[in-house]
Amino acid sequence: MNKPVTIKDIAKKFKCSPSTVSRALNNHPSINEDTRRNLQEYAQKVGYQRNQVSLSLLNKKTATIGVIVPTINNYHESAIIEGIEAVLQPLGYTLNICVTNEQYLLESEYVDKLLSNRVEGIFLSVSQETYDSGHYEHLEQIKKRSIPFIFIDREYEGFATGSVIIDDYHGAFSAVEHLVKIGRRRIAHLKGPNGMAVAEERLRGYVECLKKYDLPVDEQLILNTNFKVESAIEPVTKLMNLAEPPDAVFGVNDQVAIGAMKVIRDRGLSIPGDIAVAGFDNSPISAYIYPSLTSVARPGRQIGIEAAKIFADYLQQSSGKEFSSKHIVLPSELIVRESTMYGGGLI
Amino acid sequence: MNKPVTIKDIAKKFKCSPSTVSRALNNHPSINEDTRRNLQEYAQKVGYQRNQVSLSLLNKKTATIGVIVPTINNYHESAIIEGIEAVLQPLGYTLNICVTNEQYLLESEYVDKLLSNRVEGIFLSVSQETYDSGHYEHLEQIKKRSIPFIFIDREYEGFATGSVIIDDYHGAFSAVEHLVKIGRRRIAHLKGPNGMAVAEERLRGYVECLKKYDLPVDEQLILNTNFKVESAIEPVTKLMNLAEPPDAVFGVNDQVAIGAMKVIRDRGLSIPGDIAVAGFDNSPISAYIYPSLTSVARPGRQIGIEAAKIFADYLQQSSGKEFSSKHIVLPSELIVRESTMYGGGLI
DNA sequence: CAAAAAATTTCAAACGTTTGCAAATGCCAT
DNA sequence: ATGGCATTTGCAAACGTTTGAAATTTTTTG
Repeated sequence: MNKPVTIKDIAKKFKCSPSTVSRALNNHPSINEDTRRNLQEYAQKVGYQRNQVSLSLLNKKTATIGVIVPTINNYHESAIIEGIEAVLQPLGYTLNICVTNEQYLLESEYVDKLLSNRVEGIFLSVSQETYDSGHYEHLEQIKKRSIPFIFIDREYEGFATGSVIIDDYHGAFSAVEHLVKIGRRRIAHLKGPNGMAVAEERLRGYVECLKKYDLPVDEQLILNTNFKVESAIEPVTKLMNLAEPPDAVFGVNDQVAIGAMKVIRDRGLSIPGDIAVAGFDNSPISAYIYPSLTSVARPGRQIGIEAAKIFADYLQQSSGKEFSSKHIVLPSELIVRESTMYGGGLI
Repeated sequence: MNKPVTIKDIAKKFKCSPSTVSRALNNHPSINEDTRRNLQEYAQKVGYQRNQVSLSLLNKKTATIGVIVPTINNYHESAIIEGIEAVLQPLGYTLNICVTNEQYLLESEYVDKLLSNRVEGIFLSVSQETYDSGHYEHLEQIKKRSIPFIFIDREYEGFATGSVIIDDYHGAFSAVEHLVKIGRRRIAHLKGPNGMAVAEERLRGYVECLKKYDLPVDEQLILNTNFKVESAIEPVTKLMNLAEPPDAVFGVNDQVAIGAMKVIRDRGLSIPGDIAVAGFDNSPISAYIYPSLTSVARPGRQIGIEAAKIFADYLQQSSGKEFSSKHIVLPSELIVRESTMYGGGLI
């Protein structure tokens, strides 16, 4: 590894002081025009690149923010990251993305590492294991440092800090209401992991909607998944084997809805004729599969943008200030497609 | 923002020197047992966290590597990142992920920034615009610094540095060969952007396979897409309107294949009865859509792992050494599903 | 030509940590 | 008391950069 050229190297070469070189390269007005040009040309020639590490140390600013997410292997999560990047990249910030794989230990380690690296802010989407464990000392650590700390999408309820989430409750509610309105009476729900806020909210939307329409809440029709397409297979098979199978399935996300569709089709049943299916996420593919999937749109990119804006605003109201929590709930919108078309029997 | 506790702060509190504190916290043997315990306890209590920035400056090691990718909003790319993370996280490395959105300018800026941040290695997947532009001065910059530099997936051909790619040529070849073997004679190809190595290689596989079986290569049947599902709609519509439409479509990836399936279905044609469809990526969803999609499996995670291993190996053969390029080509494998089942007519 | 003014350059400190070497302290035996 | 040794602590430099203030050089002016 070639050691990078430093300002000192250049100074030695030109028999001047490092200060002069530094000022020349930064176009400081008090530097002689010739000196400036010569130094800049030479710096260019030898490929000088300012050492950001030393600058960070000096200024106590790293221009880096940490993003901790359970996975990036997923339309929604990556849309969030894109949103954050869209706002923060132009401001000169770099993203330090950490993937926890839903593990508490990794999440905790990453928090440590990011704080140690002196990131200027942390965006975090809580991992499943963390919800299960009930630990949140690592989050307290962040708060102690009082750098901007914003939950994206998956928050730890009751933890006072910034958050940008979507209205999972009403999203789920509207999806189930739609199913009711097209005449379905036995609506199953493939729910997400227990204890996870987004999953619980969607479940709540499902339950409350059934109650509103005086439909029974049947525990047999509420089954667990882990958001992945494979995890829908077994529960949906179970549903199909019931004496009285459901006439609609509401999946906690598009992935499990698509998994459900496969099982239903493999049984020779029609969608939505026999069983209507709705998902959550409105992932791009949902419009293109067959039958196209009704889904609740989650503005992932917008979540990222709003979260980044909270951070950017904090920067603006220049310094000294404590980071004050701000909560944003973005609306979700039902997109109706073939998989729940009224009365239809497409397959 | 609370300023973090430093070693100096602790030293002042205990009326000892920073050296003592440093050694105590690092369990240096020459520190008195009591001193050590007291200091450690106090550090713990006030939440001391070593400042990695200063350490990086001192050691000229940042334990960070840069990853530049065109997008993360996609199964394949995120699988690569997961693979890299899986190898490098245990080694204490942090990933600095930069998303170029296929833009040359961003790619170039990110290279600058990463070098400035003194990352210890760079993994890069070339953006589409960079291919178009033919610029690669920014890549020369990386080489000048001679830190490990590895192309992942999308390389700049002829650039001497490490690379891990997959065998796109044979993957495409086997997909097309399969289509020929189930009796198709007019096979269309939805290709990727011009000049991009992976796209060109797949096109080459397609062309060579046709030649092998003495089938004509018809320019009308080769149309452009940009990898996105929407970008398949217009070209496939054009194909369907031909006097003599194709009897099979080979998509440059699963997304465009799924887009093609939609257009074909909307025309009332059957898959694979009328038109067989094959894709590339073997994204998880391809097994669950209807009809399930034949696809060439790309071991994304493995690409990440191999790339990270090249880096890890370089670290091992301790220092001083120049980074020597190493090229790895991973095999791709055809996964046959309903969309090309022999003679079938599922829809 | 000297003195004042302006332009340009250098000094030194700072950011937080580590580490080789020197210094100090304590203890024991003489 | 003194020398010798072991244990423990402190000093100072280093990493690369910036920046206020001081120092130097050059230019202008009377």
